[in-house]
Amino acid sequence: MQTSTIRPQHPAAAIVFRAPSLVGRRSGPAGLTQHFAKGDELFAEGDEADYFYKVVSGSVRSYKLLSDGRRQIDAFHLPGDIFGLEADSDHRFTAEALETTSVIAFRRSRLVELTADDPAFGEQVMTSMMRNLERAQDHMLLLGRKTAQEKLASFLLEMAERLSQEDGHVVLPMQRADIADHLGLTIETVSRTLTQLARDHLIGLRSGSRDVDLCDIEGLRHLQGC
Amino acid sequence: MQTSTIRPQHPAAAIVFRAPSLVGRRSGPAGLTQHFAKGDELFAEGDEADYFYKVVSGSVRSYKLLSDGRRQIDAFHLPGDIFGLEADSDHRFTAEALETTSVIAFRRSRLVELTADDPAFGEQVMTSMMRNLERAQDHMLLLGRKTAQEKLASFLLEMAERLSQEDGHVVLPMQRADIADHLGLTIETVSRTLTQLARDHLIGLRSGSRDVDLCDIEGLRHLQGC
DNA sequence: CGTATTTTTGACTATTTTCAAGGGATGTGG
DNA sequence: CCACATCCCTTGAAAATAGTCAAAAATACG
Repeated sequence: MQTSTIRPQHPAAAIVFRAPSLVGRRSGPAGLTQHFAKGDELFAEGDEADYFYKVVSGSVRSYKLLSDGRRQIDAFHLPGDIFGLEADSDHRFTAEALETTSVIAFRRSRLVELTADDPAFGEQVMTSMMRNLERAQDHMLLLGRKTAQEKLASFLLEMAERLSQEDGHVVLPMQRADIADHLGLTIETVSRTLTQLARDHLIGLRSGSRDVDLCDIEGLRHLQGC
Repeated sequence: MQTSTIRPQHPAAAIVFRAPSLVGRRSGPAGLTQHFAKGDELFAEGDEADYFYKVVSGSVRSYKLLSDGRRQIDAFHLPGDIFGLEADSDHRFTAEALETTSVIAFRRSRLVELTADDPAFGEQVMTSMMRNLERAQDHMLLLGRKTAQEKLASFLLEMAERLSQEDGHVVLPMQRADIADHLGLTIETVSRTLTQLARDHLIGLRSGSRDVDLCDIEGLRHLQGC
């Protein structure tokens, strides 16, 4: 199996997708690998949701827009994450590559066969869906109740953990505007708050401003609010 | 089947839970009906997630707290909704009854058998999970990018639709503090904004302040922002 | 009917946004 | 390899939306 199970076994992980009539039929490769350049759109809000995706390398932002252009990035998808599987026929958000990115695209209509062939795949999809919901719940707490400082502290700690680079160091794959639209802030507030965190020696900002040293992880945890 | 299917058939709705060894074993009633009084706790954040629930009548708020007591209500669960099914062993939020409420409690460990007995139940669970994720995504857009006025307009329209009372009229099951903690506002802002919407003849506030007439639904839709 | 809770309203404050401008990095083509 | 252009990030000052504190009004409840 190419992805590690994130958490210990659990009854819900036994969830699989059953093919009413095609159980056990094997049919070629599981999915199609696709490559995207920085800024490329994987799909747009309202597009037919024929495919869902798993990130192999790189990163993806998924967002919704208000009619006047305000944007909310509901998630960044990193290697191993599965996204774009919808309850209805259309995608409910737009997905774009943040950098050079490879994904595996799975045809939604073949989800049933794929899982019949490989039950572990069904578990992976279900676990990822639950993980997406958990992240959404945590993020609602952040958006609704945290201050700018708490938002940035939470965000940096989450990114450091999910990107699991050398301890205490993150290279963010997204720009300030993306961070702002994810945290419900403006780019100015993001910039000011990061500068302040650096002044307080909680983080160190390196050249290019995408490199962040988490100098004082305990301090950041304390700032998170929870 | 006691709940109607919310949307038309779709491949993902074929998702079921497979019992590795117990397929087809029948074992008594599907779940246990429980009754709660206003304010009662169904479970708390951190409790063992032994059960998940389906609302029969009444309504439930589910929320998370920050260490200093700030609260974010991530969802209100209304009749037909399924909630409390977790990826991990613990509940990640607290659930309390908003009013006199009946639910069916399902033992999580029996999810697999239940679904084997009744595939439609598995579909229902999966559909409800996806619906919960969709609502969470819409709510992140609201929390991160909408103004107080837009938040209230969205909230009233959503409640009117989900409670599907007489057209253009809602009796809200929650108090101002709950609305505030759901929309990322304070009770004062909720109150002021509702008063303003009433002044603008978009809504009418009746006695008790839980009764709301949606006088100008088109106007409210326009105010939503999306 | 009286008490407790909830909601509304007012005045003031503050965090964040908006508007504006400057600085820095990156990339392309000459 | 440099110059120019573009994009991104930072900083400052003013404005605004929403929050805080306080108190009164309305409602619910025993």
